[in-house]
Amino acid sequence: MRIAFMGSPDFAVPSLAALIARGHEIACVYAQPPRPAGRGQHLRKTPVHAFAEAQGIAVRTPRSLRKPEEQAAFAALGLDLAVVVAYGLILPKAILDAPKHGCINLHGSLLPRWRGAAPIQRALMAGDAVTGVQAMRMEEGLDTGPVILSTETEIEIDDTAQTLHDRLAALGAPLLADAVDLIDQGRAVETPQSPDGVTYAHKIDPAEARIDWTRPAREIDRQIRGLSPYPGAWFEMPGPQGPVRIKALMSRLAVGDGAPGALLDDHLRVACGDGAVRLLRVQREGRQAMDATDFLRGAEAPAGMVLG
RNA sequence: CGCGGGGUGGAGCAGCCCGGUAGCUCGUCAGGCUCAUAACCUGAAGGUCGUAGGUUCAAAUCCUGCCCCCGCAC
Repeated sequence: MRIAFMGSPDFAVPSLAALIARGHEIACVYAQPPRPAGRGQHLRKTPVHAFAEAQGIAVRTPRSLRKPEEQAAFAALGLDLAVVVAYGLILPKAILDAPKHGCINLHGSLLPRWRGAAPIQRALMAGDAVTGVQAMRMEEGLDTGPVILSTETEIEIDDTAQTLHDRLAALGAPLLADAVDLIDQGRAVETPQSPDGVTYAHKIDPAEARIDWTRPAREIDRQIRGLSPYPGAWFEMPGPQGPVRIKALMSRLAVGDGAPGALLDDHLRVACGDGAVRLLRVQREGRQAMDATDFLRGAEAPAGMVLG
């Protein structure tokens, strides 16, 4: 089929690669425009943009798809289908209706749970036992369309947003390609979402990343893993030159009670409002991320110290 | 030119302001000890202190350029 692929971050790259591997004609790739990002504010292309260029595919990076010119240019591609994976722009009706078979999307949750921007992190932070990835038809509403294909995966106690992200991206790519093939063959079955159990995965606010040690250990453990590695749940540790900001990148539940934030032993077991967590991987500002055992060789973190 | 931190034996750090024999906690190797431990004792190997210059009697330390890593903001 003649397809336009619309996506931006890492999550979308395996999907684009899968469609190419299946022999579909990628007429054009749409990605978010390069923006000043990171240290130095250099202009940076999105991963999908860079990957598509490396494959020799034409890339378009409009700021918006609301303009009639953009919509006309899109329609002029003469598409059979548009495939959207974490693109980051709202698709107006004129875009949704332009391809012969419309637009489909890959979404990183089991809809209607976690519609919206950050389904992977939200599922992890909420303590969901199972999540998944689904190929669905796009409508004007936010992630409201009927589901074509779905696959599930259990959330393990050592999953982080990173591991879950990578797993769902890998599971999603062939799933999405299968959905495209079904549409091509006219055999796609579209199942409307249940009206019950709708939740929204709001974008992660940096303010959510600060650890509040008075919260229950279960919630803190999920917060740490759900925000790892980005933006990273963080706390402050007393240091010789004042408080040092430290990210917690991996943790597990531990036993013990004490004043919230207090270290219960010399190996980063921290008392929470209810129970305790052990920090297994951390990153001091300005330093590389490292396992707790490495961190403890160079840092003062004795039992009794209280984290902020 | 967005703000800031860092690059020191295999790992994680201190030393740098106030130049003067390379330090700490581990790991490794050899040996000893122990019912046992993220245990203990003895000894050993291992570093052009990111890199290129400069200042100096003397540079990990002061000055300049470059490379790499990271936190914040975006």
